[in-house]
Amino acid sequence: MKPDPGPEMPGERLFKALGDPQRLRILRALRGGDLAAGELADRVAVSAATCSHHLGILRDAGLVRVRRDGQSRIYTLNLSVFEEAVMMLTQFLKPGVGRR
Amino acid sequence: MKPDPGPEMPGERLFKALGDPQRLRILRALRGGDLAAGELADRVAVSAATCSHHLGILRDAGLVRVRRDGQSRIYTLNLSVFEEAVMMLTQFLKPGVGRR
DNA sequence: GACATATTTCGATATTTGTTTGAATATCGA
DNA sequence: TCGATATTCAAACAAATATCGAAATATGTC
Repeated sequence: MKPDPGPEMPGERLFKALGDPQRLRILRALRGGDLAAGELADRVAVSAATCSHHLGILRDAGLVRVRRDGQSRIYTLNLSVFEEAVMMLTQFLKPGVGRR
Repeated sequence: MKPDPGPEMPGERLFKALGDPQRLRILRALRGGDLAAGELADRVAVSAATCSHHLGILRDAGLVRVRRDGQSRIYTLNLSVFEEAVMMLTQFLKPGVGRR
Protein backbone atom coordinates (compact mmCIF):
# COMPACT_ATOMS: atom_id res chain seq x y z
CA MET A 1 0.00 0.00 0.00
CA LYS A 2 1.15 3.52 -0.62
CA PRO A 3 1.40 5.43 2.66
CA ASP A 4 -0.26 8.78 3.29
CA PRO A 5 1.55 11.20 1.02
CA GLY A 6 1.21 13.81 3.74
CA PRO A 7 1.71 17.48 3.00
CA GLU A 8 2.85 18.36 -0.48
CA MET A 9 6.51 19.11 -1.01
CA PRO A 10 7.39 22.56 -2.31
CA GLY A 11 7.86 22.41 -6.04
CA GLU A 12 6.23 19.02 -6.34
CA ARG A 13 3.16 20.16 -8.22
CA LEU A 14 5.25 22.49 -10.35
CA PHE A 15 7.78 19.91 -11.54
CA LYS A 16 5.14 17.25 -11.93
CA ALA A 17 3.32 19.59 -14.30
CA LEU A 18 6.53 20.14 -16.25
CA GLY A 19 7.33 16.44 -16.48
CA ASP A 20 4.94 15.49 -19.27
CA PRO A 21 5.67 15.65 -22.99
CA GLN A 22 2.32 17.08 -24.05
CA ARG A 23 2.45 19.77 -21.42
CA LEU A 24 5.99 20.68 -22.45
CA ARG A 25 4.74 21.01 -26.02
CA ILE A 26 1.91 23.24 -24.87
CA LEU A 27 4.30 25.46 -22.97
CA ARG A 28 6.68 25.65 -25.88
CA ALA A 29 3.84 26.60 -28.19
CA LEU A 30 2.92 29.41 -25.82
CA ARG A 31 6.42 30.81 -26.02
CA GLY A 32 5.48 32.18 -29.43
CA GLY A 33 2.55 34.09 -27.97
CA ASP A 34 -0.81 33.56 -26.33
CA LEU A 35 -3.10 30.95 -27.86
CA ALA A 36 -6.67 29.71 -27.53
CA ALA A 37 -7.30 26.24 -26.12
CA GLY A 38 -8.42 24.89 -29.48
CA GLU A 39 -5.41 26.31 -31.26
CA LEU A 40 -3.19 24.64 -28.69
CA ALA A 41 -4.94 21.31 -29.14
CA ASP A 42 -4.26 21.54 -32.88
CA ARG A 43 -0.59 22.37 -32.52
CA VAL A 44 0.05 19.71 -29.93
CA ALA A 45 -2.01 17.28 -32.00
CA VAL A 46 -4.14 16.09 -29.11
CA SER A 47 -7.90 15.97 -28.59
CA ALA A 48 -9.61 19.04 -27.15
CA ALA A 49 -10.55 17.13 -24.01
CA THR A 50 -7.04 15.90 -23.41
CA CYS A 51 -5.64 19.35 -24.02
CA SER A 52 -8.10 20.86 -21.57
CA HIS A 53 -7.04 18.29 -19.01
CA HIS A 54 -3.40 19.25 -19.37
CA LEU A 55 -4.22 22.94 -19.31
CA GLY A 56 -5.97 22.38 -16.01
CA ILE A 57 -2.84 20.84 -14.56
CA LEU A 58 -0.69 23.66 -15.88
CA ARG A 59 -3.14 26.16 -14.46
CA ASP A 60 -3.14 24.38 -11.13
CA ALA A 61 0.64 24.60 -11.07
CA GLY A 62 0.42 28.30 -11.88
CA LEU A 63 2.44 27.94 -15.06
CA VAL A 64 -0.30 29.37 -17.27
CA ARG A 65 -3.23 31.72 -16.88
CA VAL A 66 -6.46 32.07 -18.82
CA ARG A 67 -8.68 34.86 -19.97
CA ARG A 68 -11.88 34.76 -21.93
CA ASP A 69 -12.17 36.17 -25.41
CA GLY A 70 -15.59 35.55 -26.83
CA GLN A 71 -16.11 31.82 -27.10
CA SER A 72 -12.42 31.14 -26.80
CA ARG A 73 -10.16 30.95 -23.80
CA ILE A 74 -6.74 32.42 -24.31
CA TYR A 75 -3.84 30.88 -22.47
CA THR A 76 -0.71 32.74 -21.42
CA LEU A 77 2.55 31.74 -19.82
CA ASN A 78 2.84 32.92 -16.24
CA LEU A 79 6.49 33.88 -16.22
CA SER A 80 6.71 34.63 -12.52
CA VAL A 81 6.16 30.97 -11.75
CA PHE A 82 8.91 30.00 -14.15
CA GLU A 83 11.14 32.39 -12.23
CA GLU A 84 10.07 30.70 -9.05
CA ALA A 85 11.08 27.33 -10.47
CA VAL A 86 14.44 28.74 -11.50
CA MET A 87 15.00 30.00 -7.98
CA MET A 88 14.15 26.63 -6.48
CA LEU A 89 16.69 24.89 -8.68
CA THR A 90 19.24 27.58 -8.03
CA GLN A 91 19.07 26.74 -4.34
CA PHE A 92 20.83 23.50 -5.14
CA LEU A 93 23.69 25.37 -6.76
CA LYS A 94 24.44 27.42 -3.65
CA PRO A 95 27.07 25.53 -1.68
CA GLY A 96 26.70 24.94 2.02
CA VAL A 97 23.10 26.05 2.22
CA GLY A 98 20.47 23.70 3.51
CA ARG A 99 22.48 21.92 6.17
CA ARG A 100 20.67 21.08 9.35
CA MET B 1 -5.40 3.58 -25.26
CA LYS B 2 -2.36 5.73 -24.86
CA PRO B 3 -0.79 6.51 -28.26
CA ASP B 4 2.86 5.96 -29.10
CA PRO B 5 4.76 8.40 -26.91
CA GLY B 6 7.23 8.85 -29.73
CA PRO B 7 10.60 10.46 -29.13
CA GLU B 8 11.21 11.90 -25.71
CA MET B 9 10.86 15.64 -25.26
CA PRO B 10 13.90 17.55 -24.02
CA GLY B 11 13.65 18.01 -20.29
CA GLU B 12 10.91 15.45 -19.92
CA ARG B 13 12.95 12.90 -18.01
CA LEU B 14 14.54 15.61 -15.94
CA PHE B 15 11.34 17.27 -14.76
CA LYS B 16 9.59 13.96 -14.29
CA ALA B 17 12.39 12.96 -11.94
CA LEU B 18 11.99 16.22 -10.04
CA GLY B 19 8.22 15.89 -9.76
CA ASP B 20 8.08 13.35 -6.96
CA PRO B 21 8.03 14.13 -3.24
CA GLN B 22 10.42 11.37 -2.17
CA ARG B 23 12.92 12.30 -4.82
CA LEU B 24 12.72 15.93 -3.83
CA ARG B 25 13.44 14.87 -0.25
CA ILE B 26 16.40 12.84 -1.40
CA LEU B 27 17.80 15.77 -3.34
CA ARG B 28 17.27 18.13 -0.45
CA ALA B 29 19.06 15.73 1.88
CA LEU B 30 21.99 15.66 -0.52
CA ARG B 31 22.29 19.42 -0.37
CA GLY B 32 23.89 18.96 3.03
CA GLY B 33 26.57 16.73 1.57
CA ASP B 34 27.06 13.34 -0.02
CA LEU B 35 25.28 10.40 1.57
CA ALA B 36 25.17 6.62 1.28
CA ALA B 37 22.03 4.94 -0.07
CA GLY B 38 21.11 3.49 3.32
CA GLU B 39 21.54 6.83 5.04
CA LEU B 40 19.26 8.40 2.45
CA ALA B 41 16.63 5.72 2.96
CA ASP B 42 16.66 6.50 6.68
CA ARG B 43 16.33 10.24 6.25
CA VAL B 44 13.57 9.99 3.69
CA ALA B 45 11.88 7.33 5.83
CA VAL B 46 11.34 4.88 3.01
CA SER B 47 12.41 1.26 2.50
CA ALA B 48 15.83 0.59 1.03
CA ALA B 49 14.22 -0.92 -2.06
CA THR B 50 12.05 2.10 -2.70
CA CYS B 51 14.94 4.45 -2.12
CA SER B 52 17.11 2.52 -4.55
CA HIS B 53 14.31 2.75 -7.12
CA HIS B 54 14.16 6.53 -6.80
CA LEU B 55 17.92 6.84 -6.87
CA GLY B 56 17.90 4.96 -10.14
CA ILE B 57 15.49 7.47 -11.62
CA LEU B 58 17.52 10.39 -10.35
CA ARG B 59 20.65 8.79 -11.78
CA ASP B 60 18.92 8.21 -15.08
CA ALA B 61 17.98 11.87 -15.20
CA GLY B 62 21.57 12.80 -14.43
CA LEU B 63 20.65 14.65 -11.26
CA VAL B 64 22.86 12.50 -9.04
CA ARG B 65 25.97 10.39 -9.44
CA VAL B 66 27.30 7.45 -7.47
CA ARG B 67 30.64 6.21 -6.34
CA ARG B 68 31.56 3.15 -4.37
CA ASP B 69 33.03 3.35 -0.91
CA GLY B 70 33.50 -0.12 0.48
CA GLN B 71 30.12 -1.75 0.82
CA SER B 72 28.32 1.58 0.55
CA ARG B 73 27.40 3.64 -2.46
CA ILE B 74 27.77 7.35 -1.96
CA TYR B 75 25.39 9.62 -3.83
CA THR B 76 26.22 13.14 -4.92
CA LEU B 77 24.28 15.95 -6.54
CA ASN B 78 25.30 16.54 -10.14
CA LEU B 79 25.11 20.31 -10.21
CA SER B 80 25.73 20.70 -13.92
CA VAL B 81 22.39 19.07 -14.65
CA PHE B 82 20.66 21.43 -12.27
CA GLU B 83 22.24 24.25 -14.23
CA GLU B 84 20.92 22.67 -17.38
CA ALA B 85 17.42 22.63 -15.92
CA VAL B 86 17.75 26.27 -14.95
CA MET B 87 18.75 27.14 -18.49
CA MET B 88 15.79 25.28 -19.93
CA LEU B 89 13.37 27.20 -17.75
CA THR B 90 15.17 30.44 -18.46
CA GLN B 91 14.39 29.98 -22.14
CA PHE B 92 10.77 30.69 -21.29
CA LEU B 93 11.72 34.00 -19.73
CA LYS B 94 13.43 35.30 -22.85
CA PRO B 95 10.86 37.25 -24.84
CA GLY B 96 10.42 36.69 -28.53
CA VAL B 97 12.48 33.54 -28.69
CA GLY B 98 10.93 30.40 -30.02
CA ARG B 99 8.66 31.96 -32.63
CA ARG B 100 8.48 30.21 -35.92
C1' DG C 1 34.85 -20.52 2.88
C1' DA C 2 31.27 -18.76 6.06
C1' DC C 3 28.98 -14.87 7.71
C1' DA C 4 27.42 -10.00 8.16
C1' DT C 5 26.44 -5.56 5.99
C1' DA C 6 24.98 -2.51 2.09
C1' DT C 7 22.55 -2.10 -2.00
C1' DT C 8 20.11 -3.52 -6.01
C1' DT C 9 16.84 -6.46 -8.51
C1' DC C 10 12.59 -9.10 -8.85
C1' DG C 11 7.67 -10.10 -8.30
C1' DA C 12 3.34 -8.62 -6.74
C1' DT C 13 0.00 -5.06 -5.67
C1' DA C 14 -2.25 -0.66 -5.22
C1' DT C 15 -2.38 4.05 -6.72
C1' DT C 16 -1.88 7.49 -10.05
C1' DT C 17 -2.22 9.34 -14.50
C1' DG C 18 -3.11 10.17 -19.63
C1' DT C 19 -6.58 9.27 -22.93
C1' DT C 20 -11.15 8.73 -25.04
C1' DT C 21 -16.09 9.29 -25.53
C1' DG C 22 -20.06 11.60 -24.48
C1' DA C 23 -22.56 15.01 -21.96
C1' DA C 24 -22.74 19.70 -20.03
C1' DT C 25 -21.80 24.72 -20.14
C1' DA C 26 -21.03 29.05 -22.33
C1' DT C 27 -20.76 32.42 -26.04
C1' DC C 28 -21.88 34.21 -30.48
C1' DG C 29 -24.77 35.18 -34.64
C1' DA C 30 -29.03 34.77 -37.19
C1' DT D 1 -34.73 31.18 -29.19
C1' DC D 2 -32.19 28.11 -32.15
C1' DG D 3 -27.99 26.37 -33.98
C1' DA D 4 -23.08 26.38 -34.33
C1' DT D 5 -18.61 26.79 -32.14
C1' DA D 6 -15.39 26.44 -28.15
C1' DT D 7 -14.28 24.48 -23.97
C1' DT D 8 -14.73 21.94 -19.82
C1' DC D 9 -16.48 18.05 -16.99
C1' DA D 10 -17.35 13.12 -15.84
C1' DA D 11 -17.03 8.22 -16.24
C1' DA D 12 -14.28 4.37 -17.77
C1' DC D 13 -10.15 2.14 -19.11
C1' DA D 14 -5.25 1.06 -19.96
C1' DA D 15 -0.63 2.11 -19.07
C1' DA D 16 2.73 3.87 -15.96
C1' DT D 17 4.44 4.31 -11.41
C1' DA D 18 5.41 3.88 -6.30
C1' DT D 19 5.79 0.75 -2.77
C1' DC D 20 7.03 -3.33 -0.18
C1' DG D 21 9.11 -8.00 1.05
C1' DA D 22 12.12 -11.33 -0.45
C1' DA D 23 15.80 -12.93 -3.24
C1' DA D 24 20.12 -11.82 -5.51
C1' DT D 25 24.66 -9.41 -5.78
C1' DA D 26 28.74 -7.31 -3.99
C1' DT D 27 32.00 -6.05 -0.44
C1' DG D 28 34.36 -6.65 3.89
C1' DT D 29 35.70 -9.48 8.00
C1' DC D 30 36.66 -13.52 10.50
